[in-house]
Amino acid sequence: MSQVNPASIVTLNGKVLETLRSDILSCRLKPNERLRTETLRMMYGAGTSPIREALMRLAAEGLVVLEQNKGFRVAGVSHEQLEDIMRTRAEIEILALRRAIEIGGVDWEASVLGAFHRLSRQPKSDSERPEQINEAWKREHKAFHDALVAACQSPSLLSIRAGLFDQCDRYVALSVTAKTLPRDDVAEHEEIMKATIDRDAEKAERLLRKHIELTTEKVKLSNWFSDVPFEGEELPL
Amino acid sequence: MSQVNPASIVTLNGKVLETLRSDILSCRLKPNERLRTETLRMMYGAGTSPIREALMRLAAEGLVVLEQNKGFRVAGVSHEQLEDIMRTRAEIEILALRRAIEIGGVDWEASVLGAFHRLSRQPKSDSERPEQINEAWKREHKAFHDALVAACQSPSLLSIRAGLFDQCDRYVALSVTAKTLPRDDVAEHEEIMKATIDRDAEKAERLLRKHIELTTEKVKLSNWFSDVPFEGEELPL
DNA sequence: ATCAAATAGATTTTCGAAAATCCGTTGACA
DNA sequence: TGTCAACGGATTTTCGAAAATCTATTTGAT
Repeated sequence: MSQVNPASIVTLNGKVLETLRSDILSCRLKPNERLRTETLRMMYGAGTSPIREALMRLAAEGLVVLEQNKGFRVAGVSHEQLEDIMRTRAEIEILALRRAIEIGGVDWEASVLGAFHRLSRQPKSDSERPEQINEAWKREHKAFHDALVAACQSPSLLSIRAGLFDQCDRYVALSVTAKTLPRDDVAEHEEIMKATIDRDAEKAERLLRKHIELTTEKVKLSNWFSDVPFEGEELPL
Repeated sequence: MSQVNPASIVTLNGKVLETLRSDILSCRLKPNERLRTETLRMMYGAGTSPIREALMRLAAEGLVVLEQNKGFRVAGVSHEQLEDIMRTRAEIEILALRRAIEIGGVDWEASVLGAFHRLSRQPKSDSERPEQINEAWKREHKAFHDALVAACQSPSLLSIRAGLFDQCDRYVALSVTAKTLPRDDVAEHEEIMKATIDRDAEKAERLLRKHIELTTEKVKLSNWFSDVPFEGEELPL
């Protein structure tokens, strides 16, 4: 759903869509922030049409909200939605994982192993800015979770999962500065990887669920709501 | 996701979106059919922008496909996609149903009962045209399945389910003329309803799964692919 | 002073024309 | 005859201005 499809960057529309999505997911555009056409036209150097078209798409994906005749804003956030989305993601990701474990072949096993390896060799936070999460780590992390379910043979399930993963990612980005519970990510991912390749569906399910629940807790403990603009106005410059 | 929200009909954009979606779901616009802007402008009496915006949204929902610089077409159909979508819908609908059974209250029970009653009193096919499915029946059928899962307390799960239900509905619409396996819809729905209100999750799951599988079979047996335009051209007038 | 209608500025929505792109066809040339 | 570049009509994509709508404020009447 959100992977940067190189074929989609040929039209202005496609470029705006990708950039806008990435800006929202990374919270460079904050939750609830108004998205005025004029402002966006400046930001992305495009006319009204490609901008509105991209916004309309993102609205369907749930990253943006349209109030008729009052324009677009970045979708808001809440504890309830966080829990809802994380739980749904867990359940759907588990569905996909179980199918993948059932029908995945050796190539899939290899790709999971490879994805884990690449992830484990990537430092989570940048050495200079230890508060910011390393972009490359994020990419490999996404790639690892993608690889886990890739063999499930169900385009619809995969695309739903991708959308939910993005939504969750936005909350993670929001809570990025929070220094809470220390966490051994590598071990967590390794356990999931092993149970998966061992075809131990029960165990893999349990571990994956725990993994997602831990993330939820971590995000909940952070104080992300502090700098989210209130329903109504965007942050002052 | 697709319910006709009265608040969304104030802008031209909203009108086009609703009409277009309904035309696609009912297969008045056939799978693979090209959607030229000029044609749509005539059909819906609107300018380029609202049309393209609506199309962009439907593209995100998977009802329409955009090929860059080549325009939009109605999403294609295939046996593989039919099976994929139906299976995913079953699994997700079951997730939602289980949660609803867990946490739904007496009001929910009542609404399920009521929805079943309204559905059971609706003739499935119109008396004049026995091949066409009664619009009111379709509405009540959708309402019944909505009611089953409504109590699940998860907006994300509900909206995903709604999207999949729509997709499935399009296949059903495609196979509408086929006179295949006779089927006792009322009994099927009644059994599901009873198991649900009895809080017998296992049984409700089994019945619902069977219900969806039967629909899949019925659609598969029909010869819908016969009048679907081939990849490339729309049907002649 | 209070309330409703009128006004004005800001913003969204819509339009139609201009620019860019695609694709089948023509025609030049080996 | 076969290949390839260039042309031209059809279509998509993009633009910016015009129309419609919203919101806050002022005006005017009670």
